[in-house]
Parts: sequence; structure tokens; C-alpha cells
Amino acid sequence: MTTEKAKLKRPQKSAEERRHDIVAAASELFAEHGFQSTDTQTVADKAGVGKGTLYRNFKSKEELFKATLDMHLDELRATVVRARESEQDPLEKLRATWLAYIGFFEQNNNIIELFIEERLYFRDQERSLYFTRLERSRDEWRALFEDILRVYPNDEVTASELMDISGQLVHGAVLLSQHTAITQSTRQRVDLMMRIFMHGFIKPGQDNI
Amino acid sequence: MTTEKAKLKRPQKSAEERRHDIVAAASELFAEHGFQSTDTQTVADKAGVGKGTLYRNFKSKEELFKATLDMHLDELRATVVRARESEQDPLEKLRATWLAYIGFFEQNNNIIELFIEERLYFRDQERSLYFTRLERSRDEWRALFEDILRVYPNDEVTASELMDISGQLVHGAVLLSQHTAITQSTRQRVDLMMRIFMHGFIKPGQDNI
Amino acid sequence: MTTEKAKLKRPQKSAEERRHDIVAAASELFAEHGFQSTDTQTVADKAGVGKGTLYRNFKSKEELFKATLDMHLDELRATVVRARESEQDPLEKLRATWLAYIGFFEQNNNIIELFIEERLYFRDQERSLYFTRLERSRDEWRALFEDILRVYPNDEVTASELMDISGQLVHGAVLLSQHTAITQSTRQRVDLMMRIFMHGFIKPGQDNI
Amino acid sequence: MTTEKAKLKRPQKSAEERRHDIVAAASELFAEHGFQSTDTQTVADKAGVGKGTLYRNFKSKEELFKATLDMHLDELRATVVRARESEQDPLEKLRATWLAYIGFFEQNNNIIELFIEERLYFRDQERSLYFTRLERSRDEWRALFEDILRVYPNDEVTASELMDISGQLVHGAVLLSQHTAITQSTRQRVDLMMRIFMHGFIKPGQDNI
DNA sequence: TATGAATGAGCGTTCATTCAT
DNA sequence: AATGAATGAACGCTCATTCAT
Repeated sequence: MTTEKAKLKRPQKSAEERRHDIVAAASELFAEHGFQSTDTQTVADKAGVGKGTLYRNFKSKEELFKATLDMHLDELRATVVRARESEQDPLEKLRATWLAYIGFFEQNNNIIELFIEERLYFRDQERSLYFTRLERSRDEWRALFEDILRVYPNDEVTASELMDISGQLVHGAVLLSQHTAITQSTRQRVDLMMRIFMHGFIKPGQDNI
Repeated sequence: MTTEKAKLKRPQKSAEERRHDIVAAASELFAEHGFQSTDTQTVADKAGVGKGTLYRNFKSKEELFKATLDMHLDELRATVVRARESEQDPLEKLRATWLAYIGFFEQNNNIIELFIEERLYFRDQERSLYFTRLERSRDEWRALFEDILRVYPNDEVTASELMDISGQLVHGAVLLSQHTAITQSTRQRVDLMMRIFMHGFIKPGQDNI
Repeated sequence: MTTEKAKLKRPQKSAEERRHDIVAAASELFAEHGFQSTDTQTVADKAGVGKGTLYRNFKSKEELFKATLDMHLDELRATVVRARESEQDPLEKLRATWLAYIGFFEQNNNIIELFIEERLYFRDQERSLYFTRLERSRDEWRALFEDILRVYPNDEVTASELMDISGQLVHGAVLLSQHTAITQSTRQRVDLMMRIFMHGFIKPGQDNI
Repeated sequence: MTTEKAKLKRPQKSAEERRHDIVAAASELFAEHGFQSTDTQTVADKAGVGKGTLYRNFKSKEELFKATLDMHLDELRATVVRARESEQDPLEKLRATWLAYIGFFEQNNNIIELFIEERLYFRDQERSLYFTRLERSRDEWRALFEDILRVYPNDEVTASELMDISGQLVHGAVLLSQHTAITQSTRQRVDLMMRIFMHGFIKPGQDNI
């Protein structure tokens, strides 16, 4: 029960473990303070390694940052895919996916800010990791909305358009979730999103009052 | 022979003007590179003042940053209010407001990232300026949705809920606008948002297929 | 008479003076420990300035190093030119020049090592400052030997050849001077060099014993 | 079933060989980049051993550096002795020795810089290896010049003085050889050195013009 | 004995802030 | 009041050396 968790000298873990420890530590710190405000010594300390070990595993602080983003993106993707495949009905797939998406960002506090930070810092260098991935998964999303439209045909709207609205709803939710008084559960919020997304707020026949 | 003579060359700006020049310069630079990557020397240069003058006008780089955010928030508010008041019909007010909101962020590139940066860096110190203001204007938004519900009564949804969905749609649009292939005008996007928001994508009567 | 020379805060000297102070401090330290072993903090301390001031005046440690070399090379050149012009007779010009050259390196201990360090470190980047300058002054040296040969005609040797031998003698002297037991004054050494250079060590007529 | 079995794949080098490999690798790298700019990892790689092995064989990078200098000094000495003994006539011994000396440094590029680097870095600690050895061989050099003076008696110059001039000529040649346009072979340069060293550039009888 | 992953002191450089002019 | 030279704390990264395997 000592707080001083017996810091062994040179624990000699596997390379895989080391990398993971470092990314895990970095991830928390980046999420808490942002990329620039996190210093490498702190990451090393938190990961329980020397600073040199950081640099043996990652070419630079920037690389480390991107590695943490990558890790989160892998998790996010896994979470979302799992959710989508957990349901058969297209609309239920959608609901599950939204839930998973928003839930992921709720459980990984501030992660969305990291993706946005990346966009700011590395703007000149390359495309943002997050949006690159988003793009890559567009086809899967579109397929989902095509399935939905097959069940609920509507020639006044395209799958792409639905995908866009869906994207707005989800990303808006993620962005605002930490700042809206949390009077509702994520589940409830998603249900509301579904209701409006499906039927709007205007009752049929009210339109031309 | 006054000490004040011959200074004609230096345009003798008022304190107010100076501050404005500095904020304007800072604003562009912050938007382009982010808070941390923008250095005070560059701001001073761009504003055409010495670095000391920066610090006479703003206690710190952070203050300056917040002043630029404040300026943008003032502009945003003015833009939105103007839009809202330009229409009579509640739904048209909403459409105009959405359009103004999204248009503002389209014209002030990267501004949304700045608000998010603030959230990351100054987390510990205080609440974010953007979300503080957002909160402050909630009542106005809510009033709008109450008006709308008066015209289109629906006891299955509250004004607050509509406000939340509206917030998600708008912020999602802002966040994604720079990253979605721009096949549509803002106008068109807002129209789509309105359509779905009002009626959903499912045609009446299709529901229980 | 205080040893604590009243370290005024921010003495605000002229830019010229600052640069000079820094180069002077750097020069001593580089000469004493070499380029790589001298750290910038030490230079700043010795120059009585902050480390930032170093970097306001010189783009990098490397630039500073080259600036000190340049300074020494300027001095060396001035010393040598002054010596050469102090005499009329070509042979006396030569003697005076040799004396000045060797004397310079005796008074600026370890400077020759610095020139050689430069060659080692910056090999890839560009030509050595020292040898670039040496090359540049070759014409002046050659002119001197042509004058000498005009007085002492000898068609078995060229001015260039004499210049080469002279260069070897002088640089050899500089290199070895710190390591040979100093039994003789520089004056005496130069006189010996002159004697051998002029007549060799073999007496006329002894040759074909 | 000996422990020594089956290790055929690893060439089973002797400790002696290992050391030699390391010194050989280090030697090249030091000569190319200098002491400080050469890093131990690179040496280990080039020598085909692990970094630990470096430190089992040499207490520190510095020791390794000195070992390479020692190696070169051994080679230099062997080369010079061999040359000296290849001739009978004292003057021819001298010519051969000069040739060997200069040739050695021509074939071992940048070695002279290493000796000078040592002087800079390890100044405080002890005397330079190169000059220590030089000192040690002074007696042999002096003996040579005494032999020469026996054949060409000259009571206006001592063997020590000739030795000094010879040292200057040779070291100057080594130092400058990489920087003078190589219009002549080493052989030719040495012949010129001999001619001037023996007779000077002034023809007998010209003196008192 | 040989290895190379791990370490951390050390260093060059930057940049927000101050202050003499 | 305005300036910009001066400051020095802070930080990313390196590399000689150690030590668990």
C-alpha cells in the first residue's frame, strides 16, 4: 500500500509496452493541456521512463502527438464499427453509431480539441489526421444512408445530404456536450436527434397554417 | 518651437485606434497560426508598433488573445442580431440567423479553432469566452424557438430541445465547413438544414412500413 | 577597488560595443576550450550579457564562432600589412612579416587551433575562413618574393616555390612554437629561419666533398 | 559438447581483433568528423559491435580517441623509422624521412587535425600525445642532424637548430598540403625543401650586391 | 562476454516580458 | 508615451554511459 510504487531501476519492458505506456501518458497530458503546453519531461515522468526513451520511440514531440491521435482514431473507429454492426435495422444502426460516436468523445475528454489543435499547428505540413480518416470512412456512412433511404424512399433528399446533416448533428453534439448543462443522458440526446432527424419538429399537416 | 511640432509624419493616432490596430493585426495572426505559435514580435510588426506598445495596451499576450476573441464575439453577435431582426417570421428569423452564423465563420477563417484553443489553454483559469457568451444568449435563442413553437405547436418537443438541436446543426456546420468538399453554397446548406429540421427526412405516413 | 564591478542593470551600451564585448569573451573561451566545449551560457556570463543578447547579435553559436575567427583574421592581416610596410628592403620586409606572423600567434594563444577546428567541423559546409583568406593574400606574398628574386636573381627557383617554403616555415613555426622548449626568442628563431632560407646550412664549396 | 561448439557463425574474434576493429572504425570516423562530432553509436555500428562492447574495451570515448591516436602514432613512427633506415647517406636519410612523414599525413587524411584537436580538448588533463612522442624522438632526429653536420661542418648552426627548421618545414608542409593547389608531387616538394634547406635561394657570391 | 534499450545531465535556442532611453 | 534592446526561464532534443538480459 505504499504510494511510492517501488520504482524499479530500468524495468526493461517489451518495446510494445513501452510505446504504449508513453502514448497513454502523452495522451492524457495532451488532452489536459494541449500539445504545446505539454512538455516532454512531464510526459516522460508520467510514463515512468527517461526522456531519452521518449525519443528512442518517437522521432519528436510532434510524432508522439500524432501517434496519440492515431491511437485515438483507431479506438474511435473500432468503437463505431462495433456499434454499427451490433444492429440490423438501418435506423438502429444509425442510432447506435451516433451513440457510440458521442459516447467516445464523452469518455475521452478533450480529444476533439486535440484534433482541432492538430489542424492549427500542422496546417502547413499536411492534412489533418482526423479529417483524413473522416473522409476515408465517408463511403461507409453513405452506404448506411442509402440503406436507410431504401427503406424510407424520399426523392427530395440524397444520401450525401443526409450524411452531411448527420455529420453536423454528431460533431455539434461532441463540441457542445461539455458545455451544455448536462440535464440529459447521451441516450436521451441521441433519441431527440433521431426524432428530429427523422420527422422534424413540425407535425404533418401543420405546415401551411 | 513646441515639442509637439513637426510630428506630422507620424499620424498621431488615438489610443483607441492603436488598440484597434493591434487587435486587428493579432487577430489575423492568431487565426492563421494559433495562439502559441504566434509571437508577439510579429504582432507588433504587423500592427506597426513597437513591442513595448503592445504591453502598454495589453497586460500580456494572453490578454491580447482574449481581446481579439472579444472583438470577434462582438462582431459575431452584431451579425447575428442584425440577421435575426431582418426578418419577421420566426422560421425566417431562424434561417437568417443560421445563415449569418455559418457565414460569419466562413468569412473569418479558423476563428472557430481559436475559440477551441482558448478552451484548451486557459481551462484552469476560467470559463471559455465563447461558451460564456453562448450561454448568455441562450435566452434569446430560446425565445425564438418558443415563438416558433407558438406557430407550430408540438407538445412532444420543448424549445430547449429545439435550441440544442439547432446548436448542434450550426456548430457542426461551422466545424465541418472547411473540410467538406464545397459542392453547395451556404444558402443551399442552410435550406437543407431547415428542411430536415422542420420535417425530417421521412415522409409522413411512411413511418410504419 | 571593489572586485564586484558594480554590475549595473541593463547597461544599454551601443550595439557596436555589445558585439565587441561578446566577440571578445567568446574569443577567449573558444581559444581556451575549443568551439564545441564552450557553452553559450558561459560566453554570455563572461561577456556580461544575457543569453538572449548573444542570439540577438549572432544567429547561432556557429556564427559567433566565425565572427571571432573573422576578427582575429582582421587583426592578423592588419598586423602583417603593418609589418610589411614598415620596411623598404624586400628581405627585411620578409623578416618583418615572418616576425609579425609568428608573433601574432604567440600573443593569441591557441588561435591556430581554432582555425583548424573550423576546418574539422564545418568541412562539409564551406571552405575554411583561414585558408580562404590565405589564398586571397597569396598575390601579395608572391609579389614580395618576386621583388626578392629581382634583387637576388635565381633561375633555379620560382617566386611561388619560395612562397611555399616560406609558408611551411611560418606555419610550422606557429604550430610548434607552443611545444618546443622556448630556449630562443621569436626574433632569434626568425633570424635562423632567414639564414637557412637564404643560404641553407651548407657552406659554399662544401657540396661535393 | 563444449561450450565453445557451434558458434561457427560468429567468427569468434579474439579480444585483440575486436579492439583493433573498433580502433580502425573509430579512426576513420574521428578523422572525418573530429572527436566531438563523432558519436559512439556510429563507431559501434561501423565496427560491427554493440555499444556495450565499446565500453568494455575502452573506458570512455576519450580513451578510444587516444587509442586511435596511439595507433596512428605507432604507424607514423614505423613509417619514419623504416624510411630512415632505408638509406645510408645522412642527407638521403633526411630526404627519405621527410618524404615518409609528409606521405603519411597525405595518406591519412585529417590526421593532423586530430592531433591538434586533442591538444584543444584535453589541454587541462595532460600533455598531448603527439607532442609527447615528438619530444621522445627528438634524440633520433638530433643524431641525424649531427651526422649531417659531421659531413657538412658548419659552426654557425647547431644540430638542434637544423632540427627545428626541419620540423617547421615538415609540419608546415603537412598542414598546408591539403590547401595548396597540388601542382607538384610530394617528391618534388621534398626536393625543393631539400634544395632550399641545403643551399638557400641566394646564389653564392650574390650576397653583398 | 556481448548487447542495445534506457537513462538524464547538458546544451543550443526561443520568446514573453521588462525597462532604459 | 513609444520604442526595441536586453533578459533569462523554459523547452526540445542529443548522446556518452550504464546495466538488465
